[in-house]
Amino acid sequence: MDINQIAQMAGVSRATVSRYFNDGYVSQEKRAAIKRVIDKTGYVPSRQAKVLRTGKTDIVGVIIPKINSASVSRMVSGITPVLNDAGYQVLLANTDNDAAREVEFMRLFSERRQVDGVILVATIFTPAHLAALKELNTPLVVLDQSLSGYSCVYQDDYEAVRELTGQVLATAKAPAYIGVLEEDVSAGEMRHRGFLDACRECGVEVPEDAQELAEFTVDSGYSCAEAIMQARPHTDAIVCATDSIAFGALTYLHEHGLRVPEDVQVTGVGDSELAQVVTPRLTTVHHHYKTSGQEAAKMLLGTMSGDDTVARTVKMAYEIVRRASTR
Amino acid sequence: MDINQIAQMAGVSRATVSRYFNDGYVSQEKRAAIKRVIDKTGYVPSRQAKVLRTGKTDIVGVIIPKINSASVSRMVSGITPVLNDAGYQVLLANTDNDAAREVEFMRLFSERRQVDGVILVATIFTPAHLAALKELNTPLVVLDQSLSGYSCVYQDDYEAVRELTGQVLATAKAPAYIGVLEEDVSAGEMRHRGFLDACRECGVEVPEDAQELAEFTVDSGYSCAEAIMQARPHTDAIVCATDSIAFGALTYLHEHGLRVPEDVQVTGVGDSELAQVVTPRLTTVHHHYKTSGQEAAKMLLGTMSGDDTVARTVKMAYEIVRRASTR
DNA sequence: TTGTAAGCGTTATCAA
DNA sequence: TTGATAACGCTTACAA
Repeated sequence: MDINQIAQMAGVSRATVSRYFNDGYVSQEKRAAIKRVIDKTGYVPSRQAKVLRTGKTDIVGVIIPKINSASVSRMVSGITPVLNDAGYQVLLANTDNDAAREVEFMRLFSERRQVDGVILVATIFTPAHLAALKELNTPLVVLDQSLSGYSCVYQDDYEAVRELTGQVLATAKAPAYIGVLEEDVSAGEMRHRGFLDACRECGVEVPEDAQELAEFTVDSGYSCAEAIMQARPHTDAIVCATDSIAFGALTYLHEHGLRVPEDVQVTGVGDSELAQVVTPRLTTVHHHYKTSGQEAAKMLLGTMSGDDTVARTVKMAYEIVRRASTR
Repeated sequence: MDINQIAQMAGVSRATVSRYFNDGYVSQEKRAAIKRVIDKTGYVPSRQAKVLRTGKTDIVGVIIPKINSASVSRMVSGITPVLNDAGYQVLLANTDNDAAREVEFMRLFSERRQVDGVILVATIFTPAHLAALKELNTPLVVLDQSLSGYSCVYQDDYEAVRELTGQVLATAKAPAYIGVLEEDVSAGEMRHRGFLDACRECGVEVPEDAQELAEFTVDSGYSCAEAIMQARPHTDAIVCATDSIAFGALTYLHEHGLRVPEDVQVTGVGDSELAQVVTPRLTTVHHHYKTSGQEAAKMLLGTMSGDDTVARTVKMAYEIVRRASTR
């Protein structure tokens, strides 16, 4: 069932049928005739052929570091409806935290105009990333990290952790920090700097080795908390770079008879659903992930339509959610 | 940069270049000449044109009910590598638990051969679903539900909850159950029946109204637990259809001074990451979600290659994970 | 082993 | 307002 058959059945040329679907530059009678045939046959134009001819895919590729992450899923749930409403399909490419695959996907998407635009939910930027980004011939928005020269939407991690730490230090004297790799500028470097600067401002001296390095997992948070409490048993607050890490810390403290928040205060970042479930409920930073996804999608829409050619940078606001794990 | 230019630069016909990429029916010299040109130009064949010509998209559509779900993400992480290794891209379509969108996506995918195959991570089957499935002219595997006449991979929910309940009843006399909608056969009906049959076998009488109906959320678990404990304060075990529900129940019990497992035992299903974090750690059913995803992907691969035309049904094994929330 | 030529199903240009 | 006609970039008989 192709456009030729429809044209023949409706007694018009295939160009007219094409117009029926696109410009709409068709007389009433022909329009009616064509409509009748389409209703009867259930004809739907071939997307592939259209893509080949027009060079537009109506697909946006979203590259995500992992699928099972509260923050990522919130961003995606912000992105999807905005793009769908604008007539785009969303192709999710999951890299499972593999930087090489991330680069691969960028190449794949751009090389042959697989997609009309890309949203990169970023973590780290290797030289390979930068190179791939430079060669990208497709509209792009970077989400969750800031990268100069590109349109970005990201969270104010520095300020958030700085403020949160400041609040904790009102009642704590010996804080420790569990962070993630500094290559991840947002979650690693910025949050850590927020912690350090807050300590400095409060006149709290932070030992050189005060940072433990964790993965983004609960288990990892557990072992880091263990390392901290064994090295410095008088620690009275643990600021964690993510909620997951904080959950691990909470578990360690609980199992070792340390009370939260009386003996040790604990904080996370992310305000995941779990944060309200653990005992005690976790004080954390609420990031507007979903909204940032919407924002990124809108920006991309602007770039794709060509209206909006100049790169911009959006830093999202945050909220501190005080719960029972701090005093 | 198209195949014609490459052909010209290499001094061969475009058919030979095409063969270079496909059959490989090319002499050594020409092959070398073509390779040289390709290396120099970085030429990559247009996927769109190839699709148009061959009718193969090399894309598999995976329809998922929600992105932020532990079980779904595990299934997807099983599916993706299997399909990628076989040369397929995975297009994730998120329906956000909207049955109508689920049907829409099935139509979209099948109508114009957008994809070579579909994996449907199913929850419920409405008449609209059944109709759309019937019209689907694309290889399909149903994941996480059983549906006769179609290839399926699903979890043994009945047996799992039956066995788990049996264990709980060794030390409990007044069990209650928090379930989800029975329209969801796997998570709703099967788990509930497992609970009821186990009670029957142990000679425990279950009041008619012993089931509370919850959403798949923590909050919902909280209110159902509340309803149960108010209606039947002597309840000494709450079997929950999902981990999330169990977390809510745990929170309610904790806040109301009831000890778990001494006063009330609690169980979930799913063995999500959270299950090891909450206090006390949750006894639950471990389903092999990731493996079931792999299995479904392999089945689809078989159907798509045409080898494997007869529908099959795979029921996965499970494990009961006993932790601190039961005795 | 290679080249020629005929499509795949559209849209865009142009003249009518 | 319409219809021929020429692309879009590739694969695949078929013939050489």
